Amino acid sequence: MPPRLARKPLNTYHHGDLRDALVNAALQEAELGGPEAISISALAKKLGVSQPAPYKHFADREALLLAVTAAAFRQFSAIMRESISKPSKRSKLSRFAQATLEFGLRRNGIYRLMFASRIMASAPKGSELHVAGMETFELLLESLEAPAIGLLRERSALHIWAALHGVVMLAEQGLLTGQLANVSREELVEDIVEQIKLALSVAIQAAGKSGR
Amino acid sequence: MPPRLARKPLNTYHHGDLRDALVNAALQEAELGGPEAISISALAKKLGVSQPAPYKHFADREALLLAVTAAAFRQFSAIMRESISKPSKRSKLSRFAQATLEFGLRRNGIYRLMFASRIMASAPKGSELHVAGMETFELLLESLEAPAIGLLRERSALHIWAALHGVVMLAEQGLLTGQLANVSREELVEDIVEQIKLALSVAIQAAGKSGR
DNA sequence: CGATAATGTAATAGGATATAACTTGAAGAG
DNA sequence: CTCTTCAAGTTATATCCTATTACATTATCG
Repeated sequence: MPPRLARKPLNTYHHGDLRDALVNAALQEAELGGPEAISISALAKKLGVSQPAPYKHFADREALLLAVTAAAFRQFSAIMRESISKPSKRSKLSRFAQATLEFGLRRNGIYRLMFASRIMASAPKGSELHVAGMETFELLLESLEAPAIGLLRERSALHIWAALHGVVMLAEQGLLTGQLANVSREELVEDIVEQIKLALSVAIQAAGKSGR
Repeated sequence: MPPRLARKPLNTYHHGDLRDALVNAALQEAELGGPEAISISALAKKLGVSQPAPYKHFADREALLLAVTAAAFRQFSAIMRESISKPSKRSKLSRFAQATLEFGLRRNGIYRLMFASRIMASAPKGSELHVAGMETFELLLESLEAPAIGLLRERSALHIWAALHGVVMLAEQGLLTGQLANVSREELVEDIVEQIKLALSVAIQAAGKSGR
């Protein structure tokens, strides 16, 4: 019989699930204000524990951010996986791209946590966070749905991811000006998806010819 | 008044050029550690003035960051302008792209200050910083060297900028794995430039046909 | 030459990270 | 069932940073 940890006792000395609570609360904070909005002492206050309590679960702020970012990647991957798995008229790649755009704009603080901070860069290869990041890239590869394999496939995936990432950041920073301001972001993303599909098909054709 | 002030040369009470010195020193700090490495008190100490002295020139840390980011954009633009103006066998677009990649990787802290923080987003339209950002985009448009005009041209510029931006960020975060890890970043960028040129030429051709 | 604005300093408040030493209670061993 | 132990809390404190207030000094210009 598993111990019933779910029930929260009136006793308040031990929180019971402080680690998870911290990660979730931090995600909430980051959603609005990005990584820099995550304050250990503010989280402790919000959760009703003393200010140093979080340090029993995370060595320092950096360690908390790593855990929060990993959680963010899991959320992101889950959303992407869902968006490319449900039946649709549009291509998987298009759906992946649009879902990324939406996530990047609507939950920009979390998006920045994942892709625009140095947290990810500080994650060692093979770490929970680094693996989570690569799994997301695998999802993108999967959504490519092209007959390309190997390097060609990976290059196209890089290209689409990089371009998506750039559109999100530039849009958020108000740098989509001029005539671009009159085009919806969805349309810009769709345009990029089409261009990359085109370039990929040309490359495949060229590879086929030279292969013969 | 005690004559001990004579020990200190009279001309050191006023720094003389504290505002510029702060911006330059902050740029230096940001080069290594990005925006979050910029500390007003540390800068004051480094420059030999009292801790609150900087507040005579900048209302708060945010205001300093805005000025520093604008200075960073000016540096960036100057480098780009130089790299596309000197004679070369390679296309202007290729040179712009490679110079951006190099800047983004070698001076990543400053790059993040410009493109991956919320500082730019907080700059009002028409502000010094926002204008500096758009001028950089103009430079990119100039380097496109394609017979496209208007929206088509701007879309291509957006595409190349977004993709460049993404490659820099993904590379910095260690997300270029798999077979991509075996390809130089310069080559990846060149590849993207070629793809975009191709897509643009196809689009121009299509526009020409439908126009007839 | 003298008034005043610009630019510095010292003192201080408030908030954040982080560590150290003490306290509580949950859970297993005898 | 009690005893012991240890994970997970607490209070107290040090250090660093931002920011404000009140005061001091120098530059400038009428």
